[in-house]
Amino acid sequence: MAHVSTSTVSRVLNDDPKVRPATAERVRAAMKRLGYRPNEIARSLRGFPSRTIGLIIADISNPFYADCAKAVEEIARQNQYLLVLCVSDEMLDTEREHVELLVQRRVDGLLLVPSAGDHSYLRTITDVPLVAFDRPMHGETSDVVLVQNRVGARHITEHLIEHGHERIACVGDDEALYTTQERLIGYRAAMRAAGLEPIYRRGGPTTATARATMRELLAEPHPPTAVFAANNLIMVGVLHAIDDAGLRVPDDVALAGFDDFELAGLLRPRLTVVRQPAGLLGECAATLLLERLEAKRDGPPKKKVLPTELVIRESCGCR
Amino acid sequence: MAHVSTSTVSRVLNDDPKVRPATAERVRAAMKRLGYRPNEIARSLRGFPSRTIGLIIADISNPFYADCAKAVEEIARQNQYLLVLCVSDEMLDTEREHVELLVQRRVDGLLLVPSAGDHSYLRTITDVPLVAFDRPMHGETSDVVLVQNRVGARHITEHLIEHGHERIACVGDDEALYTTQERLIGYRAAMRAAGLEPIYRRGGPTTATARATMRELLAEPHPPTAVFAANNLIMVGVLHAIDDAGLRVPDDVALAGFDDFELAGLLRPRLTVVRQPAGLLGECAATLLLERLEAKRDGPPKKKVLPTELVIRESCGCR
DNA sequence: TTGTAGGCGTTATCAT
DNA sequence: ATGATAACGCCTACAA
Repeated sequence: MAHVSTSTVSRVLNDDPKVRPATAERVRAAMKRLGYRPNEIARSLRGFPSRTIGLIIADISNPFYADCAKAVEEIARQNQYLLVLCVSDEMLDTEREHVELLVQRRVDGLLLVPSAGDHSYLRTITDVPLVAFDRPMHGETSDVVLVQNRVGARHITEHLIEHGHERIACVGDDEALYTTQERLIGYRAAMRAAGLEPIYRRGGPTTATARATMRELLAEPHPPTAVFAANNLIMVGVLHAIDDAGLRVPDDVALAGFDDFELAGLLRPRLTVVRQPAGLLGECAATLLLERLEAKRDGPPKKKVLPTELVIRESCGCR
Repeated sequence: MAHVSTSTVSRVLNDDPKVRPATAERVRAAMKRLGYRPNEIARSLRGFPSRTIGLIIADISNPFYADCAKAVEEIARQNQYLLVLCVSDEMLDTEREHVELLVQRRVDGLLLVPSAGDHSYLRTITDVPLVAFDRPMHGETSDVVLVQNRVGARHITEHLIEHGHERIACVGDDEALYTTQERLIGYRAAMRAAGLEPIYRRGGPTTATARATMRELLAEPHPPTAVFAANNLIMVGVLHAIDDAGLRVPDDVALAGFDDFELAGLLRPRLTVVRQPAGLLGECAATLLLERLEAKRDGPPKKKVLPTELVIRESCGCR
């Protein structure tokens, strides 16, 4: 339509200075008229990076992961990468299928919240950089970004102990999850150091199951006087159960949780929690990946551990 | 490596029955050994659909959109589509850039929460189906999925009126947003019908701005005795401001909001809201898009309006 | 049952 | 300053 060869069109597309302005104009006009858009797919076929990164998280409607995803998306956009979002739902098989699909689509890199289980399947994918975050992988190493789970859990448990509680239960998510394990370790360390007996109950994987678990816990002969909820989801379930039982926080049951959330400070009493920097987590993971993609970094896996922070409000018994 | 031509490899890849099993085995073995993975990009170059859909939302860390996205992701996965997630941040330019990128990557279809402003730029993209949801587009038609914004807002305002309030303010998001406009219309209709004077204040775009707006509102000579918060974000900001002022809900200020959220029933008092089916919204939008993609449907744009539901709890003054 | 030869849309190389 | 051509990895006639 512009009476030029494809080569010239390509040059116009790439702002090659040695196309005569008049020609370029003709080409551009034709493009507009035809609604022509360069085919990015064909471009990456030629060996160009796809400028796409894959993100696999467990659950997008969990605000913690939503915040991670938001940060990742921002970094991606700033660097002109597109983000393919996949949800594993904590299933290793689903995760693997997603990884497979993403690699076949030639994403340039992968960001992953690894599901529980053996990740040696990743050994076959060698040429696409991968950064794990929130949890490390089992059976495979990679760049990884974590938070101080043990320390956070230990400190907040110690805080409950300082309030004079002796029967402090920990309601956790699935024990197969790294974060549950680590927080449990921190909790147990604090309890043991104080000469107290740890009481652990599995509350996950959902708010509903946590609610049921907490209901049962409260129905026991000697219910705990304080509870450490090992994540935001569990915390909400525990809150529901306490509410169902007509009990009050912190007088009947004191409460502390892992992971802060928007409304934690609006609930009455205000919730005492360990805050983990969700946004920073995603940001660091994305940055680590981009370093590899832009070839700014090479070599051995890097591990980054972000600090957690105690947010003492009222549910623990303070104030 | 398997001593066969690329055609045979291709046939093995596509489970062509007329490859000798022994040959197929040899090929598969070679694939495994080489860590070979079919290049999905090359495949779509040949004119095959990319089995990818683009999703553009305003803000992933708003639980409402997170729930929409979750539903979309589920539908996509069930139909073996991959999802490219983009965030517009309510900026039309950002949205347009995303659309452009997605079209260049040859996504099969587009799911869009349109930003405020003129969408006639979409006129140039004709061959990729698009479904708008949460809001319709301005200056362009398309399949669209909405909720009953006016009716919901009117009903909940009427409910506040039934509680005997006369100075009922509406704190809304940006007036440029369709949902704000519609909810405002519903609110005004209810007020006018009761012979009351509407009081509108812009609270958006963030929780922080809503908090400030509400603070100012409470500092006025004749502050409202009830407030209708036009979305979840605004609601939280309003709650903060009331808290800051040391006021109590519903005695000092009655409250009702648009959009339910997980903790609305755990806050004290429990929040009265208009519930909109976020998951269903995403699901319907995705389904509408898939109908077009799978060529089950063709022809004129379809509009779907989902019902909202009053969830009367306590912040309005009930109980 | 398998191989050969295009062609998808782009870019790079080499001519002109 | 522009065009012809090969190549990226795949699929699909068509040929053998």
